[in-house]
Amino acid sequence: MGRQPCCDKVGLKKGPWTAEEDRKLINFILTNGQCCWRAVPKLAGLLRCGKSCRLRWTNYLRPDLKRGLLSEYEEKMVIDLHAQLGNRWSKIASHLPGRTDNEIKNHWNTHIKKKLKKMGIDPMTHKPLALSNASDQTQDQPKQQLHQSLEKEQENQQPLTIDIDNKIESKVEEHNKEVEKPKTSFESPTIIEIKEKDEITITPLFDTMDGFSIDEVPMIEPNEIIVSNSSSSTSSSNSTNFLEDLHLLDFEWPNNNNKEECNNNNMAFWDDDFISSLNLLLNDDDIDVNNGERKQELDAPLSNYSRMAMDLESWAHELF
DNA sequence: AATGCCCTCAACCGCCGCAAA
DNA sequence: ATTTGCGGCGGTTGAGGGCAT
Repeated sequence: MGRQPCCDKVGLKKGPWTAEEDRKLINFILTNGQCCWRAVPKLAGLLRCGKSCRLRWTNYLRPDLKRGLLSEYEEKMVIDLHAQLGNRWSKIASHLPGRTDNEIKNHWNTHIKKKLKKMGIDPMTHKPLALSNASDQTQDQPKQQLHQSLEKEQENQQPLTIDIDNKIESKVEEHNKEVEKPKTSFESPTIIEIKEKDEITITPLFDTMDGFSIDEVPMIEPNEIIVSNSSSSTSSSNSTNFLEDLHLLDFEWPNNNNKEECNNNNMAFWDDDFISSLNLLLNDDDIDVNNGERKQELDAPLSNYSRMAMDLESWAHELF
């Protein structure tokens, strides 16, 4: 009856991941692709449960993650989406390319909540706090806008229901159908506005960039993870140099002194530094870089592999 | 310089829905 | 039909770093 247990919990390591563990996990996924987390720890030589490996990869190691603080725009997006969706962090994250639910959840709890409270807005209900408190607040523009929308919401006397989510999703689908773009599994990030009870407008967030939806990230095959061998590491900086701890020789890690400079959009999905970093990982002693296929990929010019393909369809579309 | 408090965020925990056996 | 594991999700925790005193 049932499946085999995913892992023997006895003797499994917990707590922060070491650089060595990160390297093992990255090596394994780049070699074997992303599938069957249950088998990953054993095959990768890790004393972790599959769940822990999955979380580490999806929340921290995935190369398509945008790192650093959320931009103002992303923050506003999170607030808007939270107003409609509540604490459905994964749904919210699916509209923010390169961001994880965990990251958004943390940012909400540590930054946005405080900001909203300062503005006299209840972060949970998105409605004004007690009027006495609200009257003390400065009347800045964002607050007025938020209050206006909240008043509108109150006028309608229609509390948001689960149904709203379905409407949003159907609207998003409609929107995606209308937008002419290469067929990929990615979805454009959008701004969702609920003007009237039944009127939801979807506005593309990033018209010029390819969309991305974490919810839709398929299992990744090894050949879908393209790592450039470019030596043209630029001075652009990643905001969190977790790979710095991997003790790679002869590699000057980007300076991370100015966190603001590294913030959000400065770190492209396919930042040269990051790609170079992964490449260096692959060239580590315990990796067989003589493997024919991978060598071929590694030796290709960066311009040919400027992005990581997240599914076969888009991968083929982008490259050929 | 030392101490304590606060903040951030990576990681864990527990639950749920789905699907495999 | 039932049991059980997997993957995903949201809530919570606690280590570590930053800051104030």
